[in-house]
Amino acid sequence: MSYLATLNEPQRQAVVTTEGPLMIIAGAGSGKTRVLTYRIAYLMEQGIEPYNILALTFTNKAAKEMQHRIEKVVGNEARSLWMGTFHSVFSKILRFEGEKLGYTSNFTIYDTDDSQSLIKSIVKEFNLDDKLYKPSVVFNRISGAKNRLISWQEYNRNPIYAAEDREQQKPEMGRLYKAYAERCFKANAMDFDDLLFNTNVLFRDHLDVLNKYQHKFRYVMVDEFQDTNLSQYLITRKLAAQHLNICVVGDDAQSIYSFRGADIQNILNFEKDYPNLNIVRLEQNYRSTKTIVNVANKVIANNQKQLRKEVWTDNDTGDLIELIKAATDGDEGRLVATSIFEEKMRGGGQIHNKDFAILYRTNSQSRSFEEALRKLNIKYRIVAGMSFYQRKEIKDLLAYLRFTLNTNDEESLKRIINTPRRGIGDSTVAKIVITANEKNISLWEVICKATTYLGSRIGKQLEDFMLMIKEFMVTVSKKDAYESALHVANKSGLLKELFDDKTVEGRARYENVQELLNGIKEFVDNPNTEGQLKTLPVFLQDVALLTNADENDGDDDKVTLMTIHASKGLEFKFVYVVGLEEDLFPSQMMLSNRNDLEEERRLFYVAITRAERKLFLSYALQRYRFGNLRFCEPSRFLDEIDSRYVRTMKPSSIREAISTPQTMTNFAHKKYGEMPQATNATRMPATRGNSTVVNKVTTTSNPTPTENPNFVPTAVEKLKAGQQVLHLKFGKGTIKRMDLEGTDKKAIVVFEQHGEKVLILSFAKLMVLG
DNA sequence: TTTGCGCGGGTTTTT
DNA sequence: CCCGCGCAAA
Repeated sequence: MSYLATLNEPQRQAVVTTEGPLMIIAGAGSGKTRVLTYRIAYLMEQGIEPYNILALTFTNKAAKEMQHRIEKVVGNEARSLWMGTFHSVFSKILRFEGEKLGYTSNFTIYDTDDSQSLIKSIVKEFNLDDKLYKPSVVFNRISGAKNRLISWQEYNRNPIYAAEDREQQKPEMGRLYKAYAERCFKANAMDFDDLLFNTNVLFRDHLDVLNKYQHKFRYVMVDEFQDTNLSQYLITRKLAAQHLNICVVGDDAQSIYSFRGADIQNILNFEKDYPNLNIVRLEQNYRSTKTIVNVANKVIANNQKQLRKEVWTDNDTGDLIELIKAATDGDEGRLVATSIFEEKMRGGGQIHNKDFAILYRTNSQSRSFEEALRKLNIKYRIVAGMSFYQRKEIKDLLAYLRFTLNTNDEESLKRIINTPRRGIGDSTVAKIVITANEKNISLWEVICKATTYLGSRIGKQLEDFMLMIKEFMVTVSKKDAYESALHVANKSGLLKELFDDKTVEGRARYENVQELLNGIKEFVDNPNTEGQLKTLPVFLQDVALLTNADENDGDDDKVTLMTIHASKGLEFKFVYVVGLEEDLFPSQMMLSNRNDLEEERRLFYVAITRAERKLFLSYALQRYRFGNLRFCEPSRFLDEIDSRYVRTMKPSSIREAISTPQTMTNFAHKKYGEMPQATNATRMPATRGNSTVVNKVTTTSNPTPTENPNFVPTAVEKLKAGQQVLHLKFGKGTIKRMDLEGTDKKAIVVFEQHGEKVLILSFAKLMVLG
C-alpha cells in the first residue's frame, strides 16, 4: 500500500472510504483516474474479489485506460474486474439474460445510422411528410423518451407527450415510437438506448435477476458521473441498493453531454438520494499552471448551476495565455501552425508534436489546420468521431455477418440485399416489406418462400441470394471468426467489387475491408483472450459499440486535432482552442436557453483545462462555412477571460500583415495585385444559388473618414458602369449582419474575382438595399 | 433496374 | 461545401 503515501489527504480519503455511498467531486486535473485506480487496487487488497467490483465509464477509451493502469498495480487479476462502458457492460448482461425479455442472445445492436434508416422507412410507410418527421428529429425524440425511461406504451398513454408533439406539429410521434420499438423488437435488435432501457426493464420485472447482480456487484463505481442520464443512473442505483457501496466520481463543471440525455441534476441531487453520503473534494490541480487554473476558474464562475468547489494549484505561474486574432479561417490555420512551429523551435528539441492539441467545436473545422500543418511539414492526426466502423464498406461487410447470425435484422438485410448489385431493386424490396408486414413474418421468411409470396418473376435473383446466405450460415457455424468473415467477404462479391474499383477511393475502401479482416484475425489470434470462444458471434457482439477513437493510434509523434468533446480526459502541454467566435463557440444552436449556454461554457472550461503549460485561444473574423462567407465576432467567452492573463500574439511575418486593418490591406495587395476596395453601400438584387451577383453599387456621399481613409473603388467603378465583375457570396445569416447601417460595426468582405478570392476590407458602413 | 444530373437543404457534440 | 433526393434517360 505504498501508493497511499503518494496521495494527498482528500485523495487518500477517497481511496480508503470503501463502505457506504461516496461522491468524489474531482476538479479538472486533480488526479481522478489515479484515485479510482488506487481505490480499486485498495479494495482488492482488502480481499474483495475482482468480479465483485463493477466500474462503469463512458468511453471505451477511459475503460481501457483504467484497466491498463489497474493492471499495472495489481497485475493480471484486474482482468476479472467488471469494467467497461455502460453500454458494453449491460449489453453483456443482456446477452445473458435477454431471453427473459424476448430477445435471443445474438441480438443485433443498431447504431444511430441503423435506427434512423429504420425510422425513415417507417415514416415512408406511414405516408408522413419526411421533412416534418426528419429521422434525426424523430430519433432524438424517441431517444430522449427512452433515456427518461418512458416506454412507447407510457408515451402513448400520457397526454403530456401528445400535447408536446402537437405543439411541435408532430402529432404522429407516438405512433412512430410504437412502430419503431416494435420493429426493433421484431428484428431482434436493440439500439443504444435500448441497452440501458431494457436493463432497467430487466431489473424491474425480474427481481431474481436484479438480486443476482446486486449480490454480485458488491462495489459499484461510476466514472464521469456528471454525464449519466436517468436511465443509467437508475441502473446504478438499483444495483447498489443492496450493499449501498456506490462510489461516483465526477465534476459538474465538466458535464458536456446533455444532448445525449445526461442530466446534471444526477450529480447535483445525489446527496438527497443518499442521506449518509460521504463527500470528498479533490481540488488540487496537478496538471496546469496557475495562470491556466485561474482563467478556467474565472470562466466557470459565470455559471449558476454548480457545486461548491475551489480548484487550486501549487504549480508555477507559467506563461500568459496567447490570443490569436486571425482575419480568415485560412489565416487562423496558418497562425496556429506557425505558432506550433515556433514553440517547437523555442523548446530546442524538448518539445514534440505530440505535446500539442488543437481543439475545436465541430469536426468540420479541422480543415484549415490540416492544410497549414501539412505545409509546414508538421505531422498530425485527427481524432474523428467514429469513422472506421461508420464507413460504408465496413458496415456492408458487418451487415452480411450480422444478418447471417440474425436473419430478423431488417436493417442489415436492406443494406446487403442489393450490395453488390444483383438485380434486386427497391421495388422488389418494397414488395417484400409489404408482404412481411401483412403476414406479420420477417423479411427473411418472405425471401425464403419468394415464389409463394411474390410470384415467380422475381424469384430467381432472390433465390440466389437466399442460397448464398444459407451457405454463409453453414460456414459461420463451422469456422472461426476470421475464416467466416473472409469467406463471406469473398463469396458475397464485396471484396471483388471493391478490388475492381481502381479509383483512389476504391483502393482505400478495399484496404479498409482488409483492415477489418485483419482486426478479426487479431481477435482470433489474440492470446490475451484465451479461453474465450473465437467465434464470429463473439466478435460481432459489440462492434457496434466500438468507435474510431478506440483504435490504437500507435505512439506516433503527431499533433492531435479533435473536438473538445473528444478531448475530455486527455491532457497536452500546449493546447490551442480555436474558432472562438460567437455562434460557432458557443454554438448558435445552444443559445436559446440558459442551460445550454452554461453547457457551452462548461465545454470551454473542459478545453482550457486540457492545457498543462500553455494555452492559446484563436478566432477568425470571417470564415467560409458551407460555402458561404460568414462574418464573425469574437466569442463572448473571450470577454470572460481576465485580461491580465492574456497577451495578444506577437506579430511575425504573416501575423504582422494581418494584425492591423491597414497592414492587412497592404498584405492582401501584395498578394493579389490590384486591390479594389469596398464601398459603403451595396445592392444585391438577384440571387443565384448561394452566390449573389452584385450588379449595382451606390456609394453614399460621405464615408466616415476614420473608418475609410483610402477609398479606391476600382471594382466599384466597374460595377457602377453596369459590369458584372464580382461575385459576392453571402450566407443567409450574413445578410442580416450586412445590414449595418446606423451601427458602428466594421465589416470585412471577401469578393471573388475571376474565380479567385480577392480580399477586400471595408471599414465603412455597409448598407444592403432591396 | 441503374446511372447521371441538377437541385435544394443543412449545417454540434457521441455511446 | 457536401449530402441525399427526385427525376429523366439508358
